Amino acid sequence: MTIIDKTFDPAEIEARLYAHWESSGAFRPARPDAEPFTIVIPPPNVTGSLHIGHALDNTLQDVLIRYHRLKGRDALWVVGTDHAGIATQMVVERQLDERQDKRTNYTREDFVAKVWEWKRTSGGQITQQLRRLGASCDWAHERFTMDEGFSAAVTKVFVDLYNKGLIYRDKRLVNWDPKLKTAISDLEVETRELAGQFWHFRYPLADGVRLADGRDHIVVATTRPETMLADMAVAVNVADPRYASVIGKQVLLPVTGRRIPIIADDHADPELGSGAVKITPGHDFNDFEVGRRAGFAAGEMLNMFDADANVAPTADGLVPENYIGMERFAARKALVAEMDRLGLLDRVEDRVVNLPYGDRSGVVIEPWLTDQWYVDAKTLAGPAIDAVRSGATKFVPATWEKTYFNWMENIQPWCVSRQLWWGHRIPAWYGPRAWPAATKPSKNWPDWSIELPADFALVGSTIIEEPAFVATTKAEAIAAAIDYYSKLLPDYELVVFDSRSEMLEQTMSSTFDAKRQLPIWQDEDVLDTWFSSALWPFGTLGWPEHTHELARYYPTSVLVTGFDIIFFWVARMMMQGVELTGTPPFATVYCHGLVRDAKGQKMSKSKGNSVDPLGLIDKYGADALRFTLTAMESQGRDIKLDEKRVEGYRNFATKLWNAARFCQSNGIAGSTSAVPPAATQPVNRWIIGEVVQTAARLDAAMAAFRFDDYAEVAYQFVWSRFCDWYLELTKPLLAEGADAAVAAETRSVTGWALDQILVMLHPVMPFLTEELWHKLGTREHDLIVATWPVGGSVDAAATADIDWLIGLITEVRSARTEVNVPPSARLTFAAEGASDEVRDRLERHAAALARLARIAPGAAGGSGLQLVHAEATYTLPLEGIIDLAAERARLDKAAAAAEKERDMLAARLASPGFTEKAKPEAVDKARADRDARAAEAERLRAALARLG
RNA sequence: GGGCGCGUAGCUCAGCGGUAGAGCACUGCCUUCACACGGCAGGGGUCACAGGUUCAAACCCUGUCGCGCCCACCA
Repeated sequence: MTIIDKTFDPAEIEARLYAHWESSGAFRPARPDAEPFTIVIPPPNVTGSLHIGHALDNTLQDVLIRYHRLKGRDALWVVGTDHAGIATQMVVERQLDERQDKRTNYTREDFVAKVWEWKRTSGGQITQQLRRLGASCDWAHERFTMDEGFSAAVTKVFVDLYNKGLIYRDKRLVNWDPKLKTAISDLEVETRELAGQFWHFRYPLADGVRLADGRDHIVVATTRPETMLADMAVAVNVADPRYASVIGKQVLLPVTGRRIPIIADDHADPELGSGAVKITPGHDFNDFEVGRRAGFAAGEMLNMFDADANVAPTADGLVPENYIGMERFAARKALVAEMDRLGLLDRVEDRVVNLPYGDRSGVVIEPWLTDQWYVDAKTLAGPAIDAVRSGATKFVPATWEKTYFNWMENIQPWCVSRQLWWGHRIPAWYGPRAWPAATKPSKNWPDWSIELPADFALVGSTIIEEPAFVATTKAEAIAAAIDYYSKLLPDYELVVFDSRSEMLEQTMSSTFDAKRQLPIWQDEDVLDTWFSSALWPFGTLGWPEHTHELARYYPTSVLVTGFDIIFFWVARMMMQGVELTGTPPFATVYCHGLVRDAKGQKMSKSKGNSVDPLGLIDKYGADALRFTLTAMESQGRDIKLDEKRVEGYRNFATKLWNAARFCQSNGIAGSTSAVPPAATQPVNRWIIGEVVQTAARLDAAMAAFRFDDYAEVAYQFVWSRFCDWYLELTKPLLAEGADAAVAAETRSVTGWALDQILVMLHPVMPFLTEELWHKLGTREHDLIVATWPVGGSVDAAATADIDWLIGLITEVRSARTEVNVPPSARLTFAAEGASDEVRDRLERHAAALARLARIAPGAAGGSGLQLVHAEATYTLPLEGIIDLAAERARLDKAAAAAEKERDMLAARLASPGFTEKAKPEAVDKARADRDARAAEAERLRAALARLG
């Protein structure tokens, strides 16, 4: 117990207390017998730094964790960071770029080592910043999505899902990011609306065929002229009379000269454009489907781009030399120009087009035909939908359930492979394809392949697909490969390479004898970061091992996250959690909104309107920032953050600090018991009841995840009840010469109430409250690990007593101000029509009335201020001081207000339906209110009459 | 094209069936012995608009207008 400084210095307190909490193990007190309460943090990117959205997300989590810890629960907040595949690789590549160096100058192994080195020296700064916010995470068991155990879990999941048929390899169109040179998932593509053009081309009909109207060409329109180099058909609707006669005929594709069929497909809408549409199965998602229906296998579809989206030769070899290597938008211009020159550009139309952009790279995404790994999300979604539908997992606010259902019910296969180096490498190894000697492979047969003996019977004439060996370890994969190939080719010896390129390189040199050795090589791709994040709630607790932690803390209690990653992350955790553990990972998913700037704009670095939470902490203290975010978090709404609010809650912190300082200077110390002290004084009995009610409101707010209510209730209690009334009302009881027993009781009740405030406020303002906790007493333990001790009960008589007193004081103050009585003037009063109870109260609260209303009992008579309160009329003689006109106006205004209310209530009571149909309580209340207003009006009119 | 949400005091937002609330801002007064990052007292709202349900509507229903977000293959 030490003296509370005159000024409150958050910075010093925060650093000291956080270090103390962390080193003392307070973030995870041992409570083996308590009920667990678990939250897993949405793991921030290891490259990340704390932005205001993190501050909100983690403040809310910390409020929940600290609240439940105070409630005695075994609270665990699991923490860690995400390896963030693309983001992290980009950071390190950018560093290389600054030195005119690049990733491909290194081997994969060396580059990955560089990333680990970056992580060791520069990564995870956000974990320090979370500490500054006050986050009470279990740092002692911090995890990383690429740490050994977690990586093992990721690999196991991949293998298990593969073995169940829930992961498969497929050749189809993916969203290809030509800048990052990797596939990305649907979710990582954002559609932007831009002004663009719509080019109408004439495709000449082949073989002298004509349309019904005699034209010798079909007009097709496109927003992507360059893809015509890979066109494979023109589609028309079977019901379209203009084109019925040419279905099955061919057009001569301009520029490349390829002959392509005119096919019938419902995709072609007679109402749109010319009704005919060019089909480029290798470069358009719709066309891919049309192509499939038309009988093109994925392997046959023409591809005219390389990985950089520059024009590449197509398999038919028909792309003119001058286009090869041309950048895609340059190729567009060149093709339009060439079509124009050929007289085949029908017209150009301006129109708004929707373009897909990579959310990280910011470049236009290219649909591109590649082999990728897919998760069968559709199958996984079913049970994950059921988990929410059954109520096993609840979304708060519930409106997000609709969003969740809508997405899950229309979920598409999830592409999980990424062409990156940093991440969890896909545990698949491939071996060469093989074909029987009788079958000649096509000239484009791209891969390593082996000719089987002519008499090889097992495979008949079928070409064997490139086999994949999916296994948790390389040794297992090798074993599987040996097993597979030894049946086909008993004389061969297996050689393992880390990558296909390494294998091919070796093949070029003479060291590798392809005749007698069989290579297998590991898949070079890594998994989508979200694939591993999806395992976070159980992977961090030791899964797949059956650990004590997993049994005790899983499923977790609450997930707190932004609605913007419901699809990316929440849905995928639900799917993986249910599939792999049989249990949905959360009881509740709390979704908060986005933090916007004071004008409601989304914050972003590029706009320069982002608020730095660390700057706010420096300026106002972490507690003030936390309180602001908590108070502004109302369900289903984004937060417009205004620094003025932070300032306001800093003032609140100062207010509490000063209140505690005042208490200390009056000999008030922390209580030694959780139970409220015995109290005889109404004001003390009253504040005990107020604490009890406040605690109940806070519990209700927390149970309903109403963070704003929690903050609001605590704020109002501390400032408007405790400081403004209780401390003021008890000052006379503590003054020199006051009754010693009463003073002692008041000190002990005040100390108890202040303790309750510290406890109630601690989840939101941990630093300030912990500091005061120790300043006010010698404690057995820190506040952070205290247990919420609300005892006591509400005393109705004391409540009525103090409510009456507060009402009277307010009434007097108001009247005094209105008639311009100087604040310093001490007045006497005489009560008329007061009950015995009121006379008793006036006597008992004389000191408070003298201090707060500046009135004392005196003789009646003379003109003066008159006021009506609780059925009594008070006369305060003001001979010579009173402004009679002002007093008259005041009384008249008050009387008129009372009469208006009285009449309104009377009218309602007189209306036919009300007394019969309304709830009896409502009727009774209306009657009582009407009578009270009527009596008040009468007294005020009487007072007015007396004034003359 | 679907879906969701929002329009309440100058600003930011609670309230979601019984006579409009908070914080900030604003006005007046106060060097009252915790706090001017304070105290006391105030002013300020036909709850977007129009219908409907109800004894009673900011609150429920329908529509209109305005704003925002998400999803979707019109070439």
